[in-house]
Parts: sequence; C-alpha cells; structure tokens
Amino acid sequence: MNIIRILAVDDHEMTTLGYKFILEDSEFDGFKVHVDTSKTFEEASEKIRQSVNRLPYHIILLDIQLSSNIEHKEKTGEDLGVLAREVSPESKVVFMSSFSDNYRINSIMQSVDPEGYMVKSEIDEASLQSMVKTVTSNPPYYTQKALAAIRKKMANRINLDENDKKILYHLSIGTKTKDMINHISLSLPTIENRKRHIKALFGIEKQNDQALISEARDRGFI
Amino acid sequence: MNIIRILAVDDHEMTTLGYKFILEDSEFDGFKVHVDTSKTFEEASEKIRQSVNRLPYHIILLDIQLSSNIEHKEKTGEDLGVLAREVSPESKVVFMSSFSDNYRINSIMQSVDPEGYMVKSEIDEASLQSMVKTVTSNPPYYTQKALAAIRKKMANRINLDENDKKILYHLSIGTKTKDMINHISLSLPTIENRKRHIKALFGIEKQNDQALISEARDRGFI
DNA sequence: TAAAAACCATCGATAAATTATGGTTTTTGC
DNA sequence: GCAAAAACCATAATTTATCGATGGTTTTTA
Repeated sequence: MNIIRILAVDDHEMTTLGYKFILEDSEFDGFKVHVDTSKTFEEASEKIRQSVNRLPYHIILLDIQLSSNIEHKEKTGEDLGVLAREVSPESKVVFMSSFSDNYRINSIMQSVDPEGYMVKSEIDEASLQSMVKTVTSNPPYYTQKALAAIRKKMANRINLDENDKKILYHLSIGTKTKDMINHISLSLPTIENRKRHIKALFGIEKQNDQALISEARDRGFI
Repeated sequence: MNIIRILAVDDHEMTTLGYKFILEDSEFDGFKVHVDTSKTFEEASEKIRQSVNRLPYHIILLDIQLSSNIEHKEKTGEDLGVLAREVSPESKVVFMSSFSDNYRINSIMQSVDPEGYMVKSEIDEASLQSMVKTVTSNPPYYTQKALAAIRKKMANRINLDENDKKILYHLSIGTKTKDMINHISLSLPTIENRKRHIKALFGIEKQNDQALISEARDRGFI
C-alpha cells in the first residue's frame, strides 16, 4: 500500500489536526495518507527542506496567514509556496485559505501556480478527499469560490500593466494618491493620469475613487 | 416539480440526443429536465429568439463546430454564444467542445464567459448531471482539461497586446511572416521586431519560430 | 544550389508616456 | 462652517518607446 505524504501548515493547530484526522481515516483506492503538521513558517520550511533529502512530500497544504514567530520579518503562506516550489519542485502545492478575494487568488496563481486552491468555508470531508485524489492524479483542484474568482479574471479583456495594478491595489488598501509616489516609481501627475485612464477603460469617467475601487473589485483586479 | 429547460446545439444529432436521453432520464433534487435540440446555427438562434418571449432556456449547450447551412457565412458556436448572451442574458451558456487548446478556451472565456466548459472526451453521465446542478446553482463548471488550460493562462504573468497575440496565432496556423502584413496592420519589420521581443520575453532569444510556437503553446497563448 | 523566407541592425519619423507647473474642485478634520 | 489637505484637471516640454524604411546576412526550402 503506497503512502501519500502530506504536510499541512496552519497557525491554528486545530485546523491542521482536522485535516490530519479526516485524511488519515479516509479510504482511498490504492494508497493511504500520512499527514505532518506545522504551525509556523520556519518550522514548515525546515520540514520541507529536510524532506527533500529523504522522501519529498507529495502534497503541501498551506494557509496564507501565518503569524510568524520572528516579528520583524512577516512571512506568509504565499512566500512558503514560492519556497516550496524551489526546494521541492515535485511536491504539489495546495492553498487552504480564508481569502476568496480576487487580488489574493490572482497573485498566488501567478507567483506559485498551485495545484489546488480551497476556500476554507468550502472545505469538508468530501472535498478534502477529492482534493487529494485530483491533485495527485489530475490537477488542478479549485473549490467553487476560487473558481468564481478565476473565471472573473479570465473573462477580463482589459489588460493593465504592473503600475496600473499597483495603483489599484494601493487604492484598495487606502493609500492616498499623493503617497503612492513612495511605493510606485511614477510621478504624481502620471498616477493621476493613469487613474483617469483606467476609469475611462472601465467606463466610469468623471467618477471618484470609490467608484474606481468598486469597479476594479467587480472586474477581479483587487 | 420545476422544469429546467435546456437547448442542446450540435451538428451531430447523435450527440444532442445523447444529452437529451441522459438528462431527461436523470433524477434531480426538486426538478426535472427538458431538452430541446438544434443542428444548425440558424435553427438554434431562432429557437433562442423565440424562447425569450415565453420561457427563456435555463441552459444552452453549444458545440463550437457548426457546419452552417449557408456556406458563405460560417457561424460557429462561439458566435452563437455571443448571440445568446445578447438576446437571452438569463440563460446559462455551456460549451461542449472537442477543443481543449488554450487559444480557443481563452477566446471563449473572453467573448462569452460561459457558465461552463466541458471537453467532450471528459463528458459522461455523471459529469453531465453535475454540470446541470452546478451551473444552475453555483457556476461555473469546467472539466479537468478546460481547467488545466485556464490554470495555464492564469499562471502567466506576461501580457501581450492584441497584435502580439495575432502574430502568435498566425505563426501557429503556419502563416508566413511576410504574409502577416495582410492580416495584421503592421509593417514587416515591426512584425519581425515584435517576434524578437516576444522571444526575449519568453527567454528564447536567438531561436527560431518553431521554438517560439512551442513556447507560446506551453505558456497558453495558442 | 538558387530563390525565398527569415533574421538582423541602424536610423529617422512618429506617437505615446511622463513629468513639471499652476491651477480648480472636492473632501476632510477640527 | 472653514481652513487645510487631498484630489482632480489642463497645458506644455521632455523623454521614451514604437514604428517603418532601408539594406543587408543567414537560414530554409524547393
């Protein structure tokens, strides 16, 4: 009987234990599952590094929010995903996230391109089991909310460049336009111009930033 | 008992009859299914137009390849999807296609943004039933091959403009570079320059067009 | 092995983006 | 309600990127 080795990373121990109990008790065709758990970025990255010398994990389950032990460098599950891709390229990476917002999902789809993305509210015993089956045999596996975000992004025919996306992102987190020059290497008038330009693309000329944010969210940019 | 009204369009009658027999015989929670069928673009568009005056179809299943009666204007299932969106915006649109190539799927995701996309080789009784359930209650529904194409596209961080995509498309169908000036409104040197530029973006400088095509296919552009 | 096609480099012309400047209007905090 | 801040807007100069013409070399193809 083959063993599928899984590493589950989440700062809430109850969550990873849930995954462990469900998956190790599940009946699969032709294999059993073993689940390791980690609570921090550092512990998880160490386990991944060590695993590649012996038996790499088949699947790595990552929460996005990881409250790191070392305060001064906040590392997220996304960073851990990037690291996992580098040191353990054969492992399948699956995000288990509370976030179903477009910006997060888009970002992770580009930086990690995970084999799976599950929104936590949609996780149950059945979906966990099909995730394992699908990811090992025929990826990807996305839950419905993740799929809806992905669909929204795909349907979009407007392509903004990196600076435009940064502007939208900073708007969404409340950065003042005049402060964006500290985060984006563009002059203030240019940023203003680009905002106008994006509004025109979105068909909301002569409207304020609130309208822009709401439209950008609707179109899956943030 | 509610009735879900479905229109299935395919130039092969056996296919639509298959959908009809399977779905009308299936047991669903709280509803039954009725399936109309069409073999041509004209017949289908007429049925859709008429339906909106009485009871619009809940779901419209579209094959991409439709050999039209009227030879001189070839209309595809994609055109029918666009039309369906206009005249019957409440209907869910699902493509049932032999194509699983990225170019086709990307194009349809942008022009129609369907509630579902099934690659024909992956269609069976169970998947047909879950498609109907998912599309009516919580879209979208994509089969694994469609999902794989979508994932590839999402993972892509390079964004090419329309002209670049046209160049890649024409390369993929064997159009000679010097003949592209008849299809793309750019001069020959510009097209050559753009090809060089795209190769640089793809990290395949100083390689030939074959490498470019293969890389573009790999990255989900064609 | 010719001829065709692809590939490459340079350069002037053109178009587009950026930025500085100086303003007006709207929002915000007291 | 009012002053200050921020957002918004228009113009013009400057920089940058793109385009297309020309003339060539290399590679493919018949």
